[in-house]
Amino acid sequence: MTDRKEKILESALELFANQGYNATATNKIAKKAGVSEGLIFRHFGNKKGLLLAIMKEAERRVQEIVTPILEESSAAAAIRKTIELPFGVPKEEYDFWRLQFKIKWNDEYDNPEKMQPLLDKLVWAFSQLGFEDPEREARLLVQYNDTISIEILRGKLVDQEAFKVFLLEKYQV
Amino acid sequence: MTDRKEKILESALELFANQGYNATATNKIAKKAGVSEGLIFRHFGNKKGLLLAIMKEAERRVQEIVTPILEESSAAAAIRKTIELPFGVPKEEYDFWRLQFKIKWNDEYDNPEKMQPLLDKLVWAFSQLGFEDPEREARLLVQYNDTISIEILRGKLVDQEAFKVFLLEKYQV
DNA sequence: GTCTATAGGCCGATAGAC
DNA sequence: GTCTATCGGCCTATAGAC
Repeated sequence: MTDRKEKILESALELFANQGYNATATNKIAKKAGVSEGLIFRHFGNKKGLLLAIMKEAERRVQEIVTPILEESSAAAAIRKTIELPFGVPKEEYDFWRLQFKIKWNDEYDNPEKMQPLLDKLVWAFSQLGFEDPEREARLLVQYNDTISIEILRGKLVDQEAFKVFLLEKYQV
Repeated sequence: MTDRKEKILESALELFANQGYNATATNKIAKKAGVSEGLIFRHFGNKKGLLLAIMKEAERRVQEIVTPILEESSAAAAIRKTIELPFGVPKEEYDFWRLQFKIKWNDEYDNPEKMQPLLDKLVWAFSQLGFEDPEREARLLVQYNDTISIEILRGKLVDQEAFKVFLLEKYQV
């Protein structure tokens, strides 16, 4: 991966996240990256290819984040770590993750099976803890996580620490 | 409101909802509506004006839906009705509401203060029912409604009725 | 690998007739 | 109110030199 290619990815990410994919012209990306517009097409074939390269990276990061939960042997700890997930995102990555949600909401690229392992793990955890409807509890928690993530990524959740405690107590983990 | 003008609105709504605002060309709207492209600009000034006309209608419908909750004198009933909100959307209106969420995501147009009255009402309701942190409960529920709405509007929530019951029992309302 | 120059198409918007 | 015709601009993508 050359410096220029990486710079293009960075610039595209920031612009896509803040203005949307369609609304971002390739010449703006080139300008921000300090490269020629043609180079984008050399490296990524077309504009969509640029987006796909970013999505590939996202898939990697999701797996990286979820793995420790999947390997958790304690049910309560698995739930706790899941709840803590949205609160642990570094500020530098906000653009990156906000873009993921934007794309997820605008469909096409949404593949829910990516989340299936986590879902399965949570069903197991809630089942272990004696919840009445572990399958729906698991889905609810994942949905809660989406809800909270969006608020955080948009900078709308000012009392993050307190909210995290609130949720952990709600689930008593 | 002439027939043609209304037809334009309908067609634009359907295309915007399914393909996004930017991705929908005015000539496609015209073709679908069976009118000339120029007529769109006669009636709505520009493409944005067309979107705004649709948004105006949305604001009306939101108020229409929320009012009964605000007027509810029972705390439990207010929460119950709020939870039931996403489950009560008629199938014919899915396109319409999906567009609203798409726009809300894509920027600018999101004005949270529109939801403040509902939020206040829920804080009151959770407080009445003795919840420990009514303010955060209210925020979580309002935000969560967005998340569950999106799932429903995309046809991803297959067991709607069961999930609604699950939520109502969870909140004991 | 990178740049410059430019093609080619689509899109929003306008003008003017009916 | 509605249509046809058309323009100017922007945007993606390619060609070719270095």
